[in-house]
Amino acid sequence: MPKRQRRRSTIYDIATQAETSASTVSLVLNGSWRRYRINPDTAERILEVSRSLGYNINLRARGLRLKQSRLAGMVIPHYRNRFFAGLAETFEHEVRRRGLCPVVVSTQRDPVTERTVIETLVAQQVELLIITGVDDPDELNAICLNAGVPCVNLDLPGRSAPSVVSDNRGGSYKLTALLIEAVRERGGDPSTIRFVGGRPNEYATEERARGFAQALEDAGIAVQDEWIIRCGYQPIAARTVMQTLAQARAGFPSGVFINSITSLEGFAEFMRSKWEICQSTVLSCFDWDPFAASLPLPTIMMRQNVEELIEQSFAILDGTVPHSPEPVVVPPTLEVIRTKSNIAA
Amino acid sequence: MPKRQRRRSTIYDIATQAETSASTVSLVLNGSWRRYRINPDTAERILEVSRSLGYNINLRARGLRLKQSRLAGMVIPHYRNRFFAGLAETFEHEVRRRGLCPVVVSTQRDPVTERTVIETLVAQQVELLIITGVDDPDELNAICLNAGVPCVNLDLPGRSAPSVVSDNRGGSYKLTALLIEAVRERGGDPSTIRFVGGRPNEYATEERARGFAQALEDAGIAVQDEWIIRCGYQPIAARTVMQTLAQARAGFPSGVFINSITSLEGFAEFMRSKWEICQSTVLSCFDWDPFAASLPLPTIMMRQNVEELIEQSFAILDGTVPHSPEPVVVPPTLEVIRTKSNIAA
DNA sequence: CTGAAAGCGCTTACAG
DNA sequence: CTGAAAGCGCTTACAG
Repeated sequence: MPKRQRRRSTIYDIATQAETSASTVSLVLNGSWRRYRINPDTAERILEVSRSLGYNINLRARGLRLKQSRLAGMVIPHYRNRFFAGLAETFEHEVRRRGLCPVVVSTQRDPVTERTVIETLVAQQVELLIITGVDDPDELNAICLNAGVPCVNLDLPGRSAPSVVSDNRGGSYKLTALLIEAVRERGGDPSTIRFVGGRPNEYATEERARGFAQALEDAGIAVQDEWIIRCGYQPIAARTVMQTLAQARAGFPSGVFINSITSLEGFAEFMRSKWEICQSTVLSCFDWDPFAASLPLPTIMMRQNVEELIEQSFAILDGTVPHSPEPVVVPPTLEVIRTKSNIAA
Repeated sequence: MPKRQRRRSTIYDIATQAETSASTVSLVLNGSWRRYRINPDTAERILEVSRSLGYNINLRARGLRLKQSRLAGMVIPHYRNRFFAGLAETFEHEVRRRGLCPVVVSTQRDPVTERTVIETLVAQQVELLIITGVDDPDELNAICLNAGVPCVNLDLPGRSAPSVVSDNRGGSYKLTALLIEAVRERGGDPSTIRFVGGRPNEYATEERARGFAQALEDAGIAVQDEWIIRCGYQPIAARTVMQTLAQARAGFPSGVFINSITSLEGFAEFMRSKWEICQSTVLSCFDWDPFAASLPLPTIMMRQNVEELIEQSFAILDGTVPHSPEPVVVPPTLEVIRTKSNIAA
């Protein structure tokens, strides 16, 4: 690749060639020339030269002058599941619809990266920012606030910034209730059901754990702390958990509540190696993936409403929705997979 | 959300408060103050004020002055599969390692979006651009070239720009050869094998089709055009194809070469509804997904070497590799899933 | 050791 | 109808 070569043409180049001034070129190029009653011949000449030069505006210069960047930022942990991929794509779509340029950056759940990414985006003058899947949003929100960049936390509670969340607790309750029902239908013991995945003290994980516990309590089962296994987001961690459960004297769970698609990945790996142990287990997963439907076990998935989450975030950013310390709650959608068994009504 | 509020602080604000000049502030803030023998007391004072103001540099202004943006762009169709998600994440990692800010934008395979996205990125002055999964790269490359933005096409052949590609043909050949072998082992008829997915005239699709045909020919089977079904990338299209094949008098294929993970999604849907038809079929998929390993059919996947593809792209962008009209070819990796059958040595 | 000045590529109020 | 001028927030060669 040739290192950067010929100077890019500017409005001055156009002005010279079209024998007019940079001011006029600017007016013509950004379309306000009608308002300024520029001579159509002049305009035509300018457009002609601009085309022949392959002129491409320097948006950074424009932005500096206008104090606007036309950039909209979003921070996500990664793109490797349908939830975050969907968020990124929906965000991009919405941002483009508004004539802005989307800048989505992933952080791999690393707090240091999270901070530098936010600082960079703010330094790049993004006009708004949606933050999701970070460790601690408060400090990050403070950076935005201080720079006057409107931001919202997605699926994260907000102390200093507004937030939009999925109904993690309610969704989890439903998911667990259906799981209990399915386990009972198959003659299993609901008190062997376990919750696997997520991080301790992480908002979404804790909310889901609460919904899980509540559903069991309401079914007359006294939940013990050890039933909720927050082993993180690595597939291998979930796999190890399943291995341990298989060896426990309580016996393998009749139902497993999987807290994320990565944990389901770990479960699937375990299942492939120990099919005989898993074959009468029922799964609930608080996440959605088309291939999870192909697991040979009955699976109930909760699909987060990505479109609505983004829409609500923009409603807040637009100021359409009054600012409130309470998060806007978006209900997720149930997807029941009737593999080898009809587990829900 | 409060609309953008208090003016962001600038080096002038710092200069005023620290009773010095903007020049000195700039020198101190960007670390070149030692070289300029700035009084450490002055420097300390400036740093102090800067911190108290929560100063955040305006990178766009800096970039305008320095004629550099510190932005690196990548264009991909979407994030919904592991290949593109992996490319995006690896790209981001590499870009950050170089102290640049990654800007990955998805186009949903829409040619109009592709063009406007590239134009926007160029107008935002990205310092380099990696393009993948677009309809026609030539025109897009021309935009970059004209603006002096180094670009490379990833998994796309380049007329006017260099490119890095997976060994689609070779990978496909191997994938097909293994498929034939597995079909024969199970007593199936390899001449019923079909190729499903991808787009006519699309580079990767055509290369893979060639590898597919060659492997069959080499196995002594005369390939007919209709065996290669380029039905696009929608899951539903692949599903419909499977439905049609199930009704054809030739009988359901003993092996299916699936050209993309989205087509595999369509196949899985069909399989769930017509398990009895599919149960003795073997799958080859030119794509990789962890859950595809959980399908109840023997599956061979070709996993593209995402890290190497990105690394080679940067080698070209860095000028480490001499410019050549021939694409740099990266071999993909075989992943054999031994579900219910041991299909490869 | 430090500051004034020019300039990056634009936009737009203003004067003609 | 059109151009000169100022200014967005930085950097840095230059002069002191």
